[in-house]
Amino acid sequence: MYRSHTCGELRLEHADADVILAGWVQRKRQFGGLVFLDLRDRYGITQVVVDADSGEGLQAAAESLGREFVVRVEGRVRERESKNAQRATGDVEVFAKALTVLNAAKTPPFTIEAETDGGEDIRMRYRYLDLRRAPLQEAILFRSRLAQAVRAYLSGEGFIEVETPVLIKSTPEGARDFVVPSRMNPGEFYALPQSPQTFKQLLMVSGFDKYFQIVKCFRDEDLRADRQPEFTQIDCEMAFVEQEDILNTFEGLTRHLFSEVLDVDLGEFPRMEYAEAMRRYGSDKPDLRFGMELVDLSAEARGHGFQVFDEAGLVAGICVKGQAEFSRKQLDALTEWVKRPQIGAKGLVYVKVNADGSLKSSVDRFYDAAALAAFAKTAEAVSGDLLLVLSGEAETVRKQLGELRLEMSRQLDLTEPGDFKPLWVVDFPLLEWDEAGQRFHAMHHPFTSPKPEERELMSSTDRQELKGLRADAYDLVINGAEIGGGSIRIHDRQLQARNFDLLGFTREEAEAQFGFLMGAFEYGAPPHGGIAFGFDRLCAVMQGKTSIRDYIAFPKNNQGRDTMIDAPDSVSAAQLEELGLSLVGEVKV
RNA sequence: GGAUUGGUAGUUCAGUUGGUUAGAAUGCCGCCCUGUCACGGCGGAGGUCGCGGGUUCGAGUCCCGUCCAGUCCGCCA
Repeated sequence: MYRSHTCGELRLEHADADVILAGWVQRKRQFGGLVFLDLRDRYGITQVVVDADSGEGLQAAAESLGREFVVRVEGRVRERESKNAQRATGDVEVFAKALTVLNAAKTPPFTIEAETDGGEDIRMRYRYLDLRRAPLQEAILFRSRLAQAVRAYLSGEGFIEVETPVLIKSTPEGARDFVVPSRMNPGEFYALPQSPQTFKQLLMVSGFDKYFQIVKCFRDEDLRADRQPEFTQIDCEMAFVEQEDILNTFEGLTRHLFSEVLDVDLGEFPRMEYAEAMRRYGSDKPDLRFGMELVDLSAEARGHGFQVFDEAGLVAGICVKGQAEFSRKQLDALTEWVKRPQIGAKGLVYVKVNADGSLKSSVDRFYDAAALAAFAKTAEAVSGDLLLVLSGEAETVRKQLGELRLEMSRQLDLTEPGDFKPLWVVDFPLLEWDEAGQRFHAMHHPFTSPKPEERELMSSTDRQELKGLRADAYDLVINGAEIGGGSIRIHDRQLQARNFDLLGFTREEAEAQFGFLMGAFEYGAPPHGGIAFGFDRLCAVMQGKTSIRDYIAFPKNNQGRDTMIDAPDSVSAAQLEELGLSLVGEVKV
């Protein structure tokens, strides 16, 4: 027997019990012949004591142990002379009578502790060691608990978990596909799914009216802290539902997860139309944990001889509460920040409402006190507030202000840990005009249904009218992060064909790529819709983190590389030959 | 595809205007220590300053190129 108890289990009540523990040597403290070992496993840390009474051989053995050795200790639990209140097992220790080294260990390249001394790079290369650290263990455990809670809730609601294929076919729409060459079909490729979208719709046609799956999805696009090439979705679909049914069902799921796993009551989720979110927050995923809404100042700004504002499509600002004391240096830094190419503003205008009520701005040359007071009034700025103003093309200005708003909240630390503000964003546009490509793209995906009352507009040929088409599409946003998104789908073949038509597919292309789906729609497709949650992101947001990497046991880096196993890697000439592939250009095998 | 920050001891970092033998902390090794729990004390080893080229009497430091990593924009139906 390797162990009778875990390293997190023993308490005072176990005193005088004979136990066997197994784990890793976290640390060794030595005082002449007296040796303390901190023995660690995923349940905790227990102190083991070896002294002269343990036996001569045992003392030498204990002294020879290094960090991360795997050992088995037989001994007797006893109350400590000096207790450690920091540790759950801190009232007791195990007095060793036998000690076996199950495996020696090289000194790890970084310390295996909550606050490690290791940098990102080296921890990724030794991910299996990093995963021994308590914060990572807790993250992985949290993910497991959350997954169990999802399964329990959805199963309880009558959802059926169905697996869909990973080897499917490539489509040019949306994200780039990862492709997999087929040996048995030379010259042909599978694609890995960006989502099980078409399969879950086919399951609706098959009559599995409540489906879910916790499933890996793949997108060959550039990465971010919150984006991995392979990631996990809670993928869901329901038949015989309207948007309202979906929102209610999955608001229920989300509230259950927060209360079950975090003991947090989210309350009823507010809803906001896409257009309103863009207007008030400059974002389709507004963070509602703080105010600072966008204010249209165009009327107040125009007609004072300031050409920049006079010629702008929109002059708008945000009111930063209590920050009129912002120094020139800070404002210059902010100006530089908005002028970076990532934001792309031409400049930043400020208006300070000083404590004594006087007004000071960077455009005093053009605006007298009364004009500035009009700015302040519209923005509801009072004494001590700082107004930050941008101008330019309306949509661009809103997005820039949206970014500035988030930056100010970061700088001023306006969010509280443990505060969660969920929001349904609804009524997304159906189509998005691509100026460069001179064509429409699906805002959500090409199976999304227009709102029932706007279905007639689908036959329009007027670009502006088509741009105004709204969809039964919705996103769940929590704290400014997109947690989930979905839509009511088109279940009518004619409407689906028209949608493909609007998206610039020829009939042949649509048939070749999605013929199986449109064919299925001719055999009795029920009205249906669904949603997919980003599971990794949900984990991170629930724990107040921005990076999803801690919640993935073996994540990839920014370049899509796994530095631990060194993937991707080249394959042999023989493998290429077998697949009927040859490499071109400077790529070497 | 682009912007930006970084790469110096096992690890995390400092290194001034270009100037003697490149430092600190931690980890590691050795010795001492019987109640520690970030133990303590004494001693020691440990460096291709990412790589290549250039400027210079002299480069960790300046210039060019390149590789790697982080963050962001584009991209992500």
